[in-house]
Amino acid sequence: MPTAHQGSSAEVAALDAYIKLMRAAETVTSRVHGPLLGELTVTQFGVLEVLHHRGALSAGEIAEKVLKSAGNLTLVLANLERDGLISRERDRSDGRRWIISLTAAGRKRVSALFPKVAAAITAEFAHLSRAEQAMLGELCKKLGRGGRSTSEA
Amino acid sequence: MPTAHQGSSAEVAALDAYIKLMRAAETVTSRVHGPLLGELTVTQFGVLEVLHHRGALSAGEIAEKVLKSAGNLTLVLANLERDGLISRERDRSDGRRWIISLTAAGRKRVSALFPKVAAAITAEFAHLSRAEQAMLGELCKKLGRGGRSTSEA
DNA sequence: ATCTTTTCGTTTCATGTCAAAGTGTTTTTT
DNA sequence: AAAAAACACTTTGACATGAAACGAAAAGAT
Repeated sequence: MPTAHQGSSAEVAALDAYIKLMRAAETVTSRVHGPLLGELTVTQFGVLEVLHHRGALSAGEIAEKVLKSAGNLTLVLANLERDGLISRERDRSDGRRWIISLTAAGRKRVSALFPKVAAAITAEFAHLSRAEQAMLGELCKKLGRGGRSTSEA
Repeated sequence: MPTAHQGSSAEVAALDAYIKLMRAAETVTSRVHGPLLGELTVTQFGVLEVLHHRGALSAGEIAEKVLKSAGNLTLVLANLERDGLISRERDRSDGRRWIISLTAAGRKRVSALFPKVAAAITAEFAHLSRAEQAMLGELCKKLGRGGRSTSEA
């Protein structure tokens, strides 16, 4: 029998919460993936969604919003452009920047898909009461803001 | 101004909880990644960890535990084998199966790394009280088990 | 003005990821 | 036992992912 690391009780509690958090995130993600199948990847949808929600952004701003590396975004944007869903334009005031915006096709695609994805997420979270959802959100937020300054609300 | 999808309040609540869950999971994952950097990928560590914890398993069993596809596992196991951390052996009672076990080097590696990863996770979850960690775990568990039978404890 | 540093994005490299099709093995049918 | 179905894993193809090195543009230093 393999001997496990002898953890403190604080460690055991944290690891237990950790794996449950990870599994929940992965399970929900995989279910949400359903409506997108054959249409877009999850990341592609995320990029279109953020553009739809906030309007044109630079590549770096998008990377920050969707929590992906810059190098990664380059490829995702290239694929979206190839498929005619976004367009790029050099920022005239800063020649290093690309301004990314949705094309008409991109807007149409994200508009059609968003309700389906939202419905899938809502169905997933229907296992929790409204109060539980709020509590979960609160705990996740508190968890995530480690190392941040207190300037955020 | 882009017009957002007009969601019901249940939808808004669910989406809000959803993005907080995802961001928390991603943030924690990226911080946990630190101790592994240059040593192993997160998935590789996950595979070694499950083998360390439960002993030798078939490829399919590992895939199930770490929530990855079979095709994916093939590659991850190949890389781990190349690095001398695991060994494969045909199951004599079922010629389709591979039995995967840790090598001495694999055991050593995971033993050295596990405490560091556990400490990183513990530090991350220290932002929450013990009761909050338990609550978060409970909510995640409840969220994840949608569509499951009630046979599980 | 020139040099240096910083910043934005791209490229490269190694790995991970899934879906779908394929290969060989075992089990089930008939 | 031969055929069919189910199963465990592999292969392939397209895409995602991060780190690190790189190129170009902007900002700062002198």
